[in-house]
Amino acid sequence: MGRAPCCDKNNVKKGPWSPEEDDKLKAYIDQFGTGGNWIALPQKVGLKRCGKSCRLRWLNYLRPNIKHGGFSEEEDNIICSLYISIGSRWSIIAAQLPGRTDNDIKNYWNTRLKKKLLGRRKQSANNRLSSTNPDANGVEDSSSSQALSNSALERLQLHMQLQSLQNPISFYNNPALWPKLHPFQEKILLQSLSEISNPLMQYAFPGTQQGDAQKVDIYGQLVDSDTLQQGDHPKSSDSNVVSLENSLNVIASSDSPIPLSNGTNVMDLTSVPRAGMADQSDAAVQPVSNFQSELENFLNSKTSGFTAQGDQIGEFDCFKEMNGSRDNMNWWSNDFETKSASSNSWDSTSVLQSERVFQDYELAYNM
DNA sequence: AATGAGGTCAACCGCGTGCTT
DNA sequence: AAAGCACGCGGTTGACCTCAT
Repeated sequence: MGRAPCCDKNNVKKGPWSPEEDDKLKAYIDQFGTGGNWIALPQKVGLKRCGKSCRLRWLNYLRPNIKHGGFSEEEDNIICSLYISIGSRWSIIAAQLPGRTDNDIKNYWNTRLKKKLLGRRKQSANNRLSSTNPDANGVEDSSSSQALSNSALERLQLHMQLQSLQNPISFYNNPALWPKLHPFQEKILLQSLSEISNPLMQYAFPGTQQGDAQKVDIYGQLVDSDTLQQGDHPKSSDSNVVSLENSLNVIASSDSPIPLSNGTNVMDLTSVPRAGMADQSDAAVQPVSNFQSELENFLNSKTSGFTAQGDQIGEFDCFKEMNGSRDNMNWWSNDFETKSASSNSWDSTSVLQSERVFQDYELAYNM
C-alpha cells in the first residue's frame, strides 16, 4: 500500500499556470504569506491546484527577485565548480547564486553547461580524426595535435573530479575496472592529479591555490612540509609517487575550510546533508581521503616494476607546455554555442568516455 | 510551406527526512 | 515509540519552441 496522495488528484488542475492563477497566488501570498501550510493554501486562495504545485510555482517563478535565464560567465563557473565539488545538489548550488532557483540551475546544467563540456569533447574527437590524417607531406599539424592533447587532459581532470568526488563506486574509484596503463598514460594521470585543484575550482573556492597547502599527506594526516622526509612513506623514493604525493597534497588541501565569497566555505557546503536524503549525502560527497587511498592503491599496482627511462621523461616534458593554459577559465566555453553537442550523459558513459580519453593520450603518445 | 529532430524549461512525481500528534 | 503528515529535494516528463531539411 503506497503513500496517501497529498491531494485529490482528480480535482486538481495540472499543467501550465495561467496568468489568472499566478495573480491569485501571488496576491494571496503577498498579503497573507504561505501560512506555513502549502497543502491548505490552494483552498484558501481558491485555486484547484495541488499544494506542492503552488509551492513550486511560487518558489520557481512568482517569488520576488527571481532571475530567469541570462546566466553570466561567473555564474557558469560557480555552477561548474560546485557541481564538480558536491554533485547535483542543486538547492545548495542555488543558495550560492542569489535569485536563481534550483530548478533553473538544474535545467541550465542539463541543457547547456553539460553539453558545453561534452561539446568540447566532441570537438576533440574531430581533432583526433583530422590529426590522424596528415597532409600530403605527411607532416602533422602540431597545433591541432597539441590542442587535442590539451583538451583531453582538461577533460580528464574534470571527469575524474566528477567521478571520484561524486560516485564512490565509479570507474575512477574502482581499481578493478582500471585498464592496464601505458607508462606514459600513468604519467599523464599523475600530471592530471597534480592539477586537480584546477581553475574551475578556483572560482567557487578562491582560497585554494595550486600547491599552496602541503599540510595533509596522502594518508590524510597533517604534515609539516618542512619536516616531510624522503622515505617517510613506503614509496616516496619513487619519482612517480613523489609526484603523486604532491598531487594528493593539493587534493587534500580542499579538506580545509575554504572561504566562499558569501562567507561560507567549502566544508560548509560539502558537510551539508542532502535535505531529505541525509543517508545518501555521505556517499554523494565523497571524502577526499577515500579518493586518496584508492589512488594510492592504484599507484601501488600500476607503478610497480616500472622505471621511467630518460627518453620517456623527455617525452613527458613535451607536455609541460600544456599546463600553460590551465589557468584559462574559459577553456570549456569556446564552443558554448556549438550545435554539435551530443546527448551523452556523464553518468551513463563514464567508462566509455574514460577509455576514449585514454585513447586520446595514446594517440598523443604515438605521435 | 511542411515536417521532423532537437532543445528548452515549467511542472510533475516519488522519495527521504523531520516535525507533530 | 510509532504513525501520519508536510516539506524539500533531485530526477524525469512532456509541451512548446526553434531550426534544419
